[in-house]
Amino acid sequence: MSIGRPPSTTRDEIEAVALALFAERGFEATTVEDVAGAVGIGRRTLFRYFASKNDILWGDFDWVMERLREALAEGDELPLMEALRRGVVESNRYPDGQLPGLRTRMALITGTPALEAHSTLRYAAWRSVVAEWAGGRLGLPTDDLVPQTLAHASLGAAMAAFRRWVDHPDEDVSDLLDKSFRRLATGFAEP
Amino acid sequence: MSIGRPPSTTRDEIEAVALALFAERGFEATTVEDVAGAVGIGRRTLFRYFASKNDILWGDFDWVMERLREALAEGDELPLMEALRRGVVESNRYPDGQLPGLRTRMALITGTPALEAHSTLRYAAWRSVVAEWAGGRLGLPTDDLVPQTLAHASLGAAMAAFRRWVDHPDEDVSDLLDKSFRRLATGFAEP
DNA sequence: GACATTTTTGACACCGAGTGCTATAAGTCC
DNA sequence: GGACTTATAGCACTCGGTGTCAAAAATGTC
Repeated sequence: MSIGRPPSTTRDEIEAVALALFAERGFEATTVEDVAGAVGIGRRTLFRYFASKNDILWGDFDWVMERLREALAEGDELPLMEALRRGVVESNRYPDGQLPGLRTRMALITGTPALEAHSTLRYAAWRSVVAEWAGGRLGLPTDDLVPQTLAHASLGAAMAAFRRWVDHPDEDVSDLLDKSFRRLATGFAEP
Repeated sequence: MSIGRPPSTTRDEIEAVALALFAERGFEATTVEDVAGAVGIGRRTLFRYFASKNDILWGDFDWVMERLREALAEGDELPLMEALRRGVVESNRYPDGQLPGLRTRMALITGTPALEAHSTLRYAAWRSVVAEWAGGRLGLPTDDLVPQTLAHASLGAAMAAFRRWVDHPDEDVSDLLDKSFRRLATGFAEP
């Protein structure tokens, strides 16, 4: 196949092993060396697959954003806030099989201060997808206050929904997201 | 006065020295030892005044929240979103003399990934003030989706305004906050 | 099969943030 | 002066993260 020494593992494998350890012992109580040892690689090698311990939990976030971008583009004919709501809801639909893993991940993120803090950096990219889309639709520059506020507020709405979902497993993510964005669209008046 | 060895410095002094160093050399390039040395105390001692390097920049945040709580309570007779907007705007009014310092601080926070991430943790408390107030007004539990979404979205609106202010020094903070929250109240329709 | 080339690996040394522990400094009170 | 109280600073340690470099493991060529 390709030239050179073949990689001895994959991002996915490390992620899976790490997720299991984190869920079992806790994020802080698990050292990077523990994870590397469990995967069977050196600590230094793990840091070539992931930029930081925090980043291990954020698998393929680029893909999520690409999905969001496409989902937003589909609502071209709809009013702004309706397109936004549908875009966010649709881009966050997952097959039932993936939900438990997603929940574990989100529970770790929302329950670990270091991860919660780190998530801000990842979400910055998400916000800029929304801001660019909104700017385009409104004929405003991306850095204008309106698209920026909308992007920040949207992220807030999505986070509130996800957090609620983590704490209330019986409720439905898509439904929570939908409700959250409906409120946003009415300016928090009764719907 | 009080019994025991007197403290050799104060939080305010450390904060002032640190802010100057951070602004001059950058946050990452300044070590805790640099700050401690400049203040004339040991590294270990600095960590008794502040829980972490990140926390040095967040002086008296409890006071900000208390102010927000009071400002929100004052809008009892107003409609929800108007009370919210006024509360946030009023609790963020500063005398002109304090604005440059505030801007330096906000510029460091929004421009340094580690600080930006850390701010999330501080803002969680701010959000819960809003969520509790909103829950009370709406007759809903604090952890209900509506107050939570409102709190997250409010924080988003405030952050968008502050960030805009940092990048555009000529604009007025109060005015930006006001505009931001007006958009939120109309569900992002034309005002 | 020996050899050059390419890529990944992992060991080592190092830095900075943060913590537990402890002896000591610097006050007050009697 | 001595008992007591509180703050300080030094030390050793853990952990996350990085730079460097020799060795490992594959491919292709003669």
